[in-house]
Amino acid sequence: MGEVLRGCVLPDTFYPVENLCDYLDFGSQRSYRKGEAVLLPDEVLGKIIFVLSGRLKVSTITPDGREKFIYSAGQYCLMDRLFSFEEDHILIIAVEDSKVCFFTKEQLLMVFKQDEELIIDVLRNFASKVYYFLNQTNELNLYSPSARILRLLYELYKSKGKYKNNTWEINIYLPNKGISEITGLHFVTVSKIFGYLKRQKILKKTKTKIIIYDVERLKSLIDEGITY
DNA sequence: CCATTAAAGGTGC
DNA sequence: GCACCTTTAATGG
Repeated sequence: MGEVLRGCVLPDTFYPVENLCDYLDFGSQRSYRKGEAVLLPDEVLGKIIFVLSGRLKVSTITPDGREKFIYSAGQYCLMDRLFSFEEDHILIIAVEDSKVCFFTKEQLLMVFKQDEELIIDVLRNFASKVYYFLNQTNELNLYSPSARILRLLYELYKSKGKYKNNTWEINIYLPNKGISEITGLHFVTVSKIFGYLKRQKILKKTKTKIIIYDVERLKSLIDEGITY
């Protein structure tokens, strides 16, 4: 009797392990100010990072020294830094004032002795993350840039869309910059695509929500492609 | 079709 | 007054 789960649409937190909050005494807590680095590139930590509040951003440093976004970690997200890989070039910074709790391998084992169910939660956190990036590689390989952004919007509609006076509303704070980072499109291109979708009266994006007027057009555009 | 660059317009602290 | 995001236009692969 397996359980069928819905995958994450956005690279954010993936699966919050809230129950780990009961065992914070086993780990060590620390606060970070906005902009402060939690993990520097190639730093060996040997601990699990558990986000208690705020938000961390995980990115890689490219060979030309630029930051490439990977995922965002909100409350109760678990980030594995128990193991270190050679030249990972991974940077974790607090994008808000944040509080985190670290667990070493020994501390984690003590927690698991108290609560075996948590092992499954941790596994599920890993599974969610792996599944997301599995899909992400397919997305990058199978679809054109503009199709990826349309598909993202369609997935958001399916998972978060609410029907409201003849339109579908997605309540979400998702700047163009973020969409650009997730889909791999240039931020200027993202802006142009939203301009097109608005002119075509397919959808409109505001600061806190995306309002879809024509779901069918959005869906069909994925295959047709966009002519600006 | 999309990235890049530059420049100007917005917003919020 | 500055940092950060968005838009628009131009150019080129």
